[in-house]
Amino acid sequence: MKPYSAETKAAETPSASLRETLIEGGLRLLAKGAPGDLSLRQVAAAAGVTHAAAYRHFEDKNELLAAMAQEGFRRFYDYQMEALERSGPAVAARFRSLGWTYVRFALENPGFARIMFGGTGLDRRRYPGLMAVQARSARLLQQVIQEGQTAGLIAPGKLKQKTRAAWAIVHGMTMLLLDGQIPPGSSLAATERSVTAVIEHVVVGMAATAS
Amino acid sequence: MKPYSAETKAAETPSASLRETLIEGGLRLLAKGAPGDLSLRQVAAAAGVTHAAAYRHFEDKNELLAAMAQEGFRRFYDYQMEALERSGPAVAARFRSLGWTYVRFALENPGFARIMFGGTGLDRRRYPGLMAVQARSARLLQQVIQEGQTAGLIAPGKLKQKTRAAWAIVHGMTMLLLDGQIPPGSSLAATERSVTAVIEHVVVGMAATAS
DNA sequence: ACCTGAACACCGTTCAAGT
DNA sequence: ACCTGAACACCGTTCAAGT
Repeated sequence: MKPYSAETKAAETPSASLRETLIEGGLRLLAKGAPGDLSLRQVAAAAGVTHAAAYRHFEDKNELLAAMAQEGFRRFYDYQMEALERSGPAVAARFRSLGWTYVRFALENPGFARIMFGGTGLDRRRYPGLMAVQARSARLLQQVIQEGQTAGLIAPGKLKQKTRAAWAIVHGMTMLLLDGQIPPGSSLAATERSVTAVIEHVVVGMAATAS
Repeated sequence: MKPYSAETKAAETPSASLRETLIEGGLRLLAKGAPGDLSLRQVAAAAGVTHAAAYRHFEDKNELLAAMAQEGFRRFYDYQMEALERSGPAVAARFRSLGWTYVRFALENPGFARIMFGGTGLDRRRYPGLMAVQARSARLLQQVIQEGQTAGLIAPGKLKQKTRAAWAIVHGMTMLLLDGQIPPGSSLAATERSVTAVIEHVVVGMAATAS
């Protein structure tokens, strides 16, 4: 049997190791479909190899998903940096921009967002590399809040708790939108207005909360 | 073959229809394991019937999950009502209590929470019964916020947006805790303090936000 | 009307065997 | 060292057949 002979051409980067090919192929499949429908066998077939070959590079399917999520956070970090550059030095604008970037990234890459931001039952504690890139993104948010404190726009103290509150509301909005529990706006701009209006409650809350 | 003869005794409610037996059996299995590991075949076996029998009562597995989630919201509503009764008439206390109930229910029933609150990829729009019981729970939150507006503790107007902000932050905290992205407190009481402190940011934000 | 038995097209994971 | 072929133990879904 030559089950994959027709797909062999799909592996267009023979120089890259199979590991990278599987990750990138997985991301391409994830872009067009829910992560629940993504199978290791499909990913292997798209890479032009037998499914058993994947086990030379990943301990199991979850490790492949974790590697994909890790690559996702690398791209997300670029989103965040770009957003911060575009929004200028004003702290409130930087904060809103960071929050909206979280939501926008998820809406533009739903499958991606599911494996990165949660809900797939992936135990992140088992993947230090994934936790590291996620922590790097989280640190950006914490820094902006700290800037707000330095500028006197946000009450001092309890930085971790404030970061958590900001994260929670943005994460919550994101998941509810991804799930269709909150309907998206009639346009991306409308969704942005709606989301930033919700985020604003936490901005005001952080400004007023006594330390 | 008599593959289920040993388990037949597990269906201890022969008077109830198989539909109810499957739902309750599914909930019992869900209590001890992630929803991703829950199979229709297991549920059928626990009920003492062949897996094909389930298709007489549900169009597919998702419809069974939706029915389970619907039953979950019925129980959650009781949690909410009890919480409101315990917290007395003060609006701020009622609000905090409602938020903490959402989180506590999820921590006590993680599998339950996943199929109810989202992340399993279940398309709720296909299940009006599920949407109805969920809307009933959401209305409780909206009513408390409205009480706050009447009492002058929350800025008037934009009730829907304020409800959404409160929902988002509580939902976000819940999902992050369920996912292990935010570590739980050293005790349930510690988690409650941490969660209510985060929720407080939105309380303050809603009080100050101009309508 | 309701359930069984058997089949179909998939899964993730393992492992001896090839090169 | 890396991949294949084949097997194992599962899935969800369908359908003719039984009662």
